[in-house]
Amino acid sequence: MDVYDPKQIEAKWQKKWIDEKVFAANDNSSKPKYYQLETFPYPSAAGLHMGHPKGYTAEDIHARYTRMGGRAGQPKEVLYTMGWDAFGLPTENYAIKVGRNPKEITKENTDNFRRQVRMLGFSYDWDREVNTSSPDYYKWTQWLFIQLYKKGLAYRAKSNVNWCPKDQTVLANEQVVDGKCERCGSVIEERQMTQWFVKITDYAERLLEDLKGLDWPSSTIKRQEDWIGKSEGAEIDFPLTWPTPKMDLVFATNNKGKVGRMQKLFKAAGLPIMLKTPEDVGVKDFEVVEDGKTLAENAEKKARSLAEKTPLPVFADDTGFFIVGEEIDPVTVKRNALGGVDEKKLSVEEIATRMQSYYKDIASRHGGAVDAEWRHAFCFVTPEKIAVSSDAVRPVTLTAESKGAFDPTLPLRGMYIPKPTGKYPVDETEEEEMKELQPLIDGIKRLFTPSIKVFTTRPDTLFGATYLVLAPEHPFVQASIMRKALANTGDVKKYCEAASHKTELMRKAEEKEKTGVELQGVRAINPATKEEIPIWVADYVLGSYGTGAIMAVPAHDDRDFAFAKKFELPIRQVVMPHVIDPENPPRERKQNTTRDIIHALVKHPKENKFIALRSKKFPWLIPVTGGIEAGETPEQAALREIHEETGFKNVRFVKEFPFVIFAEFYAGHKDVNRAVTSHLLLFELENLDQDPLAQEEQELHDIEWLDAENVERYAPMSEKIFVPRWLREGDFAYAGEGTLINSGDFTGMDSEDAKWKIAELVGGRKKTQYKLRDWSISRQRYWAAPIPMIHCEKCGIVPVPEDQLPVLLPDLENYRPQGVAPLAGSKEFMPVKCPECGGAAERDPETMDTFVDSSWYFFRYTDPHNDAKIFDPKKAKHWLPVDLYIIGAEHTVLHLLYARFITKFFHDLGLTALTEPFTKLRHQGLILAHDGQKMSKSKGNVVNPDEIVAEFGADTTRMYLMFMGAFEDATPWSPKSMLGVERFLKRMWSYLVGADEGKLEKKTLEKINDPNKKILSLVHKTIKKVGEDIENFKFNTAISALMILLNELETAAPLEKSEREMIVKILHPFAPHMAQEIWSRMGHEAYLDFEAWPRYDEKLLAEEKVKIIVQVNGRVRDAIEADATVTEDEAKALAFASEKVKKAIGGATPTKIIYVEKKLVSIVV
RNA sequence: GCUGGGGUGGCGAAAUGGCAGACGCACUAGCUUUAGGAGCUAGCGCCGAAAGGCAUGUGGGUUCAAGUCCCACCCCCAGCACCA
Repeated sequence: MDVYDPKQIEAKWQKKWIDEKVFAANDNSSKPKYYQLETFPYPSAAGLHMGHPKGYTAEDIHARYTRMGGRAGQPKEVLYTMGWDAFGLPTENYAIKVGRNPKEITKENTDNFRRQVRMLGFSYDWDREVNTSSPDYYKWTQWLFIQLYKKGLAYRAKSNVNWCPKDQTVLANEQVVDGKCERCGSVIEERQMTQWFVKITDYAERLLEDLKGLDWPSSTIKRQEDWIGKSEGAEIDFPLTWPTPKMDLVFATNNKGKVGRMQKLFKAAGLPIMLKTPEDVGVKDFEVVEDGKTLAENAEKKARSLAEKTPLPVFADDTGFFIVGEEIDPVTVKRNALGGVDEKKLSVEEIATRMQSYYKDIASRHGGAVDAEWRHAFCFVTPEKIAVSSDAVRPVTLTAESKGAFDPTLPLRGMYIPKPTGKYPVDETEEEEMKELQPLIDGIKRLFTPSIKVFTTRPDTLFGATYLVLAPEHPFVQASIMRKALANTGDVKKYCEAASHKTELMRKAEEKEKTGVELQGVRAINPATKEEIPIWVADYVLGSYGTGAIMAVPAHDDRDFAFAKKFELPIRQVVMPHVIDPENPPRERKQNTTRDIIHALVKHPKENKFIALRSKKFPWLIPVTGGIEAGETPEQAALREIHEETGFKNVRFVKEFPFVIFAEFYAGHKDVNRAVTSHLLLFELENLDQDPLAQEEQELHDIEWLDAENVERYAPMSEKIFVPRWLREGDFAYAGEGTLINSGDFTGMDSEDAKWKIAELVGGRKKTQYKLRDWSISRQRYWAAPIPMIHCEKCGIVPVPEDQLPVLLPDLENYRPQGVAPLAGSKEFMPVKCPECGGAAERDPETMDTFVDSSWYFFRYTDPHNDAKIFDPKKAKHWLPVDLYIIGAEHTVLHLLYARFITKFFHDLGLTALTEPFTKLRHQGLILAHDGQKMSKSKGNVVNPDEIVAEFGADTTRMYLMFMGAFEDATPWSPKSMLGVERFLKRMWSYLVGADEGKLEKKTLEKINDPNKKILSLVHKTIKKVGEDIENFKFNTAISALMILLNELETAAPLEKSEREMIVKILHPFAPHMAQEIWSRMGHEAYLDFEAWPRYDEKLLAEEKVKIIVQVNGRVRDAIEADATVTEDEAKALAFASEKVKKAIGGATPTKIIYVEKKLVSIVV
């Protein structure tokens, strides 16, 4: 018999699998499809790390098991693939360091990764390999971007980025550690840059909602939910003590009609604003060249431009026209209408006629009507240069009946001014216009009229709002500084500037110590209590969330509580925790009584102990307790009770618990139900001097001392719940629900019930907020897909026509980051003709976040070679959704969120009916170094898969990876433990090959001690167990079941060949090379992957004998063997017959006997 | 701080509320041997000579019975981090 030689057999089968395309997935198979996906790796220079093969082995086991049909007996056509997420920064940085081209390095790395995964024998369909850095892949990544842009989901905006001054580049958040550059250690600055964003926030609700029903780890679903961060609450206005200023405003337009109409609208909105034209303020020939990027940018540009020339605030608008459902944007509309003729050469009438016929043409092609969107953008700039802008969208319909004129005064977005016979943009009613303007008017109101809008999820606590806090970026704060409107403008300005210099990461790194400054000279009015309350600015309130302003309810919010304590702001409780004593709940038909009471914790003068009164009649321990009498303060009542009940004379009041508690219970000593409002006070004895106690007190209870650690032994519920924490941590806020107090008409209501009623009372509006922000995708680096956009002086931003994709990433001499994207310096790359006007234009030099590449790769696997489409919807429909996705836990938020988003976007494009791409998701646990630490190059504790496979072979490596622990848990690598798995495989080989050749090794034959041993039952049990365990990802126990089986096989009579074949089959997913080799030696030509998974025989699973455990008083005393047919009475009789049991019972009479079928007899005496 | 997941022999780990430590590593003793990280046999949580007792982070509780369920706390890992 040959010895087990993994090197030889593994190489042999790996070659056959690949050469014969054994695992090619057939698009037209009659078998049911099964799509397995695993994270395609980032091919780093370091090569595969051990974490990859752990997840991949699990997938491979599952894939092979699924091809064989598994326990269900249904063989499936498995799509199982490999590819490379090959763009990215590490390769680029490495290339810079060694002075080579990232493309070459990527080629080397992917070749190395491919060799490594092949050496482990994974059953991939290699014909479907993809590579995100290859032009035939990123062509479609760019196409995807253009579709996002066309749907209005990709836009440019200014945002704050992490800037490393030394490396001259923007860094991702992950590359910033403690506010410093991960590579060079420089302190990171925050810079504002204009960047591309993808509007993932439009999909927030769907991304949240569709998580329901996915077979994903619950923690992953939770983290997605948290990341999206939906909160439902209310927006509430807090009026200010400042009057609305009357003011004049310049409207940046020469169109007098427009000015008049706008004036009417402001009036209707109740703004005391007088509109002026540029002429009115002495600005003649006001004109702005409209080369802005978006309507909002244009409007802002106009407003700012005029603002330079007048001391008055300036208002500007801009309009544009977008056809929905046509592959054109406003610029294209005009270009097509003009048919390539230079606009300047045509008369206004001619342009109007052409535009008109173009619209008619579109309209007729759509059956006489075109749905379109009318977009307005508005901007308002104060003399202090504060800008408020807004976009508004309204659907309109064009019909073939259009007539009208072209307005040449708006050269870029020149509008066709129709004489309405159909439904046209200018058919706008005042009401519609008001609606569109509302966000802007709100903005202006926020700036100039006296109220602050806050967002809160707890309107029920409104009566407890004792101050407001605004973020430093809040427009009201900024406006107040600019107008020097505060008594302490200087301080506020200083505070805000300091805050703005901290990057977000620096704020995170800082201590949680609250800072802030009061805005002196203005106060807000709590709309519920009508009280004037102070307004503070503090950076614990974020400008980017909600309205940038909060109502602070210190009694019921930890952060507000900490702030109020620090700055000595008033704290008012409005919610009482409502506790019902579960051991002593109110009883029916007993009298209900209410009382205001005190509980006094009285501390020993020297030790950390408290007085406890032990009742002589009832089994309880209570602190000093009593009612508050009329005219008494809680403190007075407590002092009186302490003296009455304990006699101690020298008592010092320390403090009162920050909130009162509402408790309900049955008061046994009075036989009534009590509902008490309980005040908790802390006292300390100066000394132990005592007056004699009254006789009646002495009869009621004894005085004991209770250690501080044991205060939860006090009987009242309020003490059990709150006092231990109070003594440990000091005062805290109560953030839970309860019964309202100090809340006007709402006092006594349940806080949850009162929530919306209180919001309604003060005119609050329901509002849903999300934490999710738009996806920033611009990168100022080289090794990634270029953003397929063109910047034209004349036409603005124009997408690259789809037939010109891909925009190839050029080879550069120098791709070192220099503060701007490296491509910006390329004389070959940058210049391009504008696809709109044919004039000179420039490409966008920035590249896309590599998360865009990986957000859609699982679609491409279904149709990887399509060069006409991103994928064939029919093929995607056949294979998707992904039935099983194994992915590292580090990807639980971003990649999954983006992939889900893009899937929904494809759905909206009509490319797929799918709304969720990944049906079942699992994470592999980390592999740690042998010391339990994370593996890392710097620690020098990395295990190299090449070395392991060279030493032990692929099958042993795979088996060990699966055996080392639970699949989803992190487990340390243990080189010695591999030996156990290796021994197992060697023994398995000797047993199966030896038996097959009819010459089991002598030693094995010698071991056979019982030729009649019933081994077949175990074979079948193992088949069942292994199948179940694979399905449940319990690979470790599946392997241990195989080990148990082998242990027994080696001491049993030899099996029949058909029985041994079953063992080869269930071994196959784990050790496919060895199993296939043995299979072939057994005389089979076929691949095991397409053999049926063995079926177990139910009849053989049944045991003949059962072991019954006998317990006496909960202790195991004996284990008796019985026939599997044993009845309850027989089992009990056997139990009582046992000598050990007799001894344990010792003649006592059993009071209770519990029988668990065929398992246990439990006797209680 | 919040949210998850954990804490079981010397180690990796098993265990639908029903014999805690399956399986494997390491270790001990013995056998065998072509002397090696080989193979085989037996042992292997702790205390105890044994009977027996004690053991699943700590302390309480529910139960005939708790690693498993409930309450409080401690520690470790991961993620999030002032989101109103």
